[in-house]
Amino acid sequence: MSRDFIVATYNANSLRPRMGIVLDWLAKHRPDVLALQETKVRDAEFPAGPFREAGWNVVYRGQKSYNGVAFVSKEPLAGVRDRLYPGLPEEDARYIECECRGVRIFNTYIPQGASLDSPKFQFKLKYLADLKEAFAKSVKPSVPALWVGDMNVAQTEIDLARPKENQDHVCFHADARRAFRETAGELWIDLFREKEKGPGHYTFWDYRFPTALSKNLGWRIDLILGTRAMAGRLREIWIDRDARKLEKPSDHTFLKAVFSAD
DNA sequence: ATGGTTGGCATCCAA
Repeated sequence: MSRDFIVATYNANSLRPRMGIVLDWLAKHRPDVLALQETKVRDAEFPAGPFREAGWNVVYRGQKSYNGVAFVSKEPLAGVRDRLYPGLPEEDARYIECECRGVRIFNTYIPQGASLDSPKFQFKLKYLADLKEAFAKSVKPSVPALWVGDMNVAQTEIDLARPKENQDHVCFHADARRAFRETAGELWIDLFREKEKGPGHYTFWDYRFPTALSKNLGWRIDLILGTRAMAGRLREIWIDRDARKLEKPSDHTFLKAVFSAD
């Protein structure tokens, strides 16, 4: 008896104050895998207990205060790697990959970049270039693979509410868009755009603009990308805008994709 | 509108 394969992604903007929202969402949607970013918790303090008590498996890589990525899954995950730079002693906790039901899943929290003149923006461009190298080693169009997470790049003018005002924003500047486009290349298909071609669909609304959500002044920067093999299995893909309206929400919301079994 | 809010942690940084 085959069953659908469900994958979701969520930038929690700190996991611990979002545990209620995340556990409720998992119970309702029952994904095979939920990828989390910005967990903002050291591994020793990761709230694995509440997930396991609710029947979920977790793998995670975090650090103090910033960044942090994780997978929550129905079944234990195989092939977990949590370094983009395996040879180096330290790196930001922005990368984790796994294998689930025959699909390789890469979960990334791409650097935001701070400002165009910041070294952090150069780090963002390099991070994307280095990811391309990592993908080139193991992923081909015929391989069932997904790249999910907070990409911190809005790719085109319809992927943010105010493109003209944000030409020099680190998440929309031509250099960031070029770097992302280069990494995605011909390999990675933005699966949301397989189903929805129109504007006004966002996954992030800035806390600093209290009317951002009601006016829908958002950004589509959280993505599920797939190889050709996975695009062919895509049934539906959907942004859970309502989860952004809950009490004490993240500034991002959930993106969920449903695939046929194989 | 060079503003505004949130989280972690420390009296500011990051987003």
